[in-house]
Amino acid sequence: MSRPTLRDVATRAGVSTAAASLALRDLAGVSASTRESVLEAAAELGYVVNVAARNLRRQRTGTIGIYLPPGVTLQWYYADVALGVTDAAGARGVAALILPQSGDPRAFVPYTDGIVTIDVSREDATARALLESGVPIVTGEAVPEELPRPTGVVFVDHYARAREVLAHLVGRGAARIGVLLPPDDTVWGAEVARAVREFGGAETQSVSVAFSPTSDEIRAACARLVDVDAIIAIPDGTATSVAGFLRAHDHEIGSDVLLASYTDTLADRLLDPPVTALDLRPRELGARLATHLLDVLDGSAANPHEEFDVEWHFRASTRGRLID
Amino acid sequence: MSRPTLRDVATRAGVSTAAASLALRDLAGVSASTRESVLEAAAELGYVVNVAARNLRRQRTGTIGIYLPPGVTLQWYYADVALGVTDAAGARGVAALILPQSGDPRAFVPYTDGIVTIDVSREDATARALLESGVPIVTGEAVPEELPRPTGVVFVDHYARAREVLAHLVGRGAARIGVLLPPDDTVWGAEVARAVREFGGAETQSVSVAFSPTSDEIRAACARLVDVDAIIAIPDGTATSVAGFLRAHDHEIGSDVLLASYTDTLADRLLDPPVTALDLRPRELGARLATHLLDVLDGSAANPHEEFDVEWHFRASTRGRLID
DNA sequence: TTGAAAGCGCTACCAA
DNA sequence: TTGGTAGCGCTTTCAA
Repeated sequence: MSRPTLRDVATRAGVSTAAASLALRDLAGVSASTRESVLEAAAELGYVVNVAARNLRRQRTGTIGIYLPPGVTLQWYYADVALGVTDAAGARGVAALILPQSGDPRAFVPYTDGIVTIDVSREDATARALLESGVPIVTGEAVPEELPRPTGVVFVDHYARAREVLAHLVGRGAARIGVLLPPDDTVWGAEVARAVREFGGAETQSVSVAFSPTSDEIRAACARLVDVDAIIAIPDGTATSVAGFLRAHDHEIGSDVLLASYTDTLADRLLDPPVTALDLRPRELGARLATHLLDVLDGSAANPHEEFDVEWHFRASTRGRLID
Repeated sequence: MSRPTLRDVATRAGVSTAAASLALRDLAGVSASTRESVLEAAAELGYVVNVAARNLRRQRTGTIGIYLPPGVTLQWYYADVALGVTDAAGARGVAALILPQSGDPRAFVPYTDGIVTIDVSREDATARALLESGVPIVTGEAVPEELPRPTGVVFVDHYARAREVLAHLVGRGAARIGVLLPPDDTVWGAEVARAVREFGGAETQSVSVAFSPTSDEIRAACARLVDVDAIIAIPDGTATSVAGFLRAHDHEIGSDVLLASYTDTLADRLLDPPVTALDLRPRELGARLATHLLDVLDGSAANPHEEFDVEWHFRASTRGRLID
């Protein structure tokens, strides 16, 4: 025997399918007694709604898609964003699926009512295609100028955050600050780079590294910094290798050389000494992305651009020699 | 105007919807000319199949669910497993969604045709409920005895792998080996613990830590190890903090004290020196889980238990003093 | 090889 | 507040 249908429930409760439908969704239009008997019948039969039928009728999929930046391996930050999306959507009865990165992700767009994505790169042809396809799409961080505008944006003020940590380092005695910058093909990467460029409070030295640099690449980048007394490691996880480099060269982290991480990643939390880092709250960001998209889909469209607050956690790695 | 339907395509091509349906799915039963005109009409109209309608008709959802172990934060390993599932399922035209961890994950089971999960703990009531619910479910690693049997299992021989690294360390001169063990509420955790317990080639000292230990907890655990010359860090990411502890105590990693990580995690790869680690190939494991489940759903059921091979990558952190 | 048509299970409309 | 019913778009069976 197969799964019981709404008709089965209605029959058992002695009401119409229409009434049963309303009762099960806790909507108005049925008497309390009808509702009770429907619920009872449903429980007895073990009724679960047929999602496909409901979706067909409602002309939607009940699912949103998550498009993550392509890359061999998933950074912790994005994984957490994805979980945030999943939970927030789930709380509103909507499922979230991650678009496959192999093959054409667009094949799964029809499975969804809309897409959330994050850190769109101007080099990413798939992201461009998605933006051009016209599906509702909400992005974390702004989208580079040359790409079509998304439906909504949830953004962090990276210019301000980068200035903040630069000022902090100066306050702790730094005079020559090295920065390991990611590629500037994303808006946030470009904003951080601009903040460093325009900062006048100290000498800054920028070195570009990959978005997901290897340990060797990071060490090589560190070696190119000349006589710095502070380093800001921007890409996710980079601080770990920078710390290794500094120790290998007998620098005391937090006094000889200050170290700040732009991503408060799991790896950083396991470092010693604890590293000053920007808590990007990926999970909450994911939740905001999902909520924003669902609001758009519901028509209860809010502001298309909303800012997302993040803050620095100052820890021992930037204590400095001035204060003890 | 809304999205074109199959009927629109058929009308335009001058054929029946039945023929159009076959042609679009590249099935037999239509002439070459019919197929061609259908494909042309579909392209012109920009036809995309209505997933909900197809699913309703086919009596399935075209989606599988991923249930990840509950926890505050996502370990890199699980994130990669999830991506592997997503890609492998996607290649077969099936979407994969992560069951929300907040709220009742079972609410989304009706959205799926089956579930994959991993590292089932005997303490996890939700996993138990899922296993009891009767949905097809394939697990990574075996399920503890006291829980219902899953439909399929893809497992690693952790007993053998743990012995392997113990023997390796002995071969590199270790005589007193400390092991940071995870809780044994999972089968794999228990298997590793058993391998350590039964190993006779050296003195072993086990210390239990949490599944996702904090840096402080790991350091405390290290401090309890007495005069060891090698440490195996089992939980994901733990090696980072162990390395920090060792350096803080002026131990040279790879000579004074050997260090092996049981999870070849991103964080470990950024460590210095490179850490000997077990490459668990999470992505491939995820792919195998998805494939296994889809085979079950197709009825082309393979072996319910299949082994998954992983191997150690021996690196500088276990070079030892013997060889130089 | 072709076309007609039933019907998957649900929601929403309409009339009572 | 109730019940009857149309129909979402597709796949599949059945006859031609």
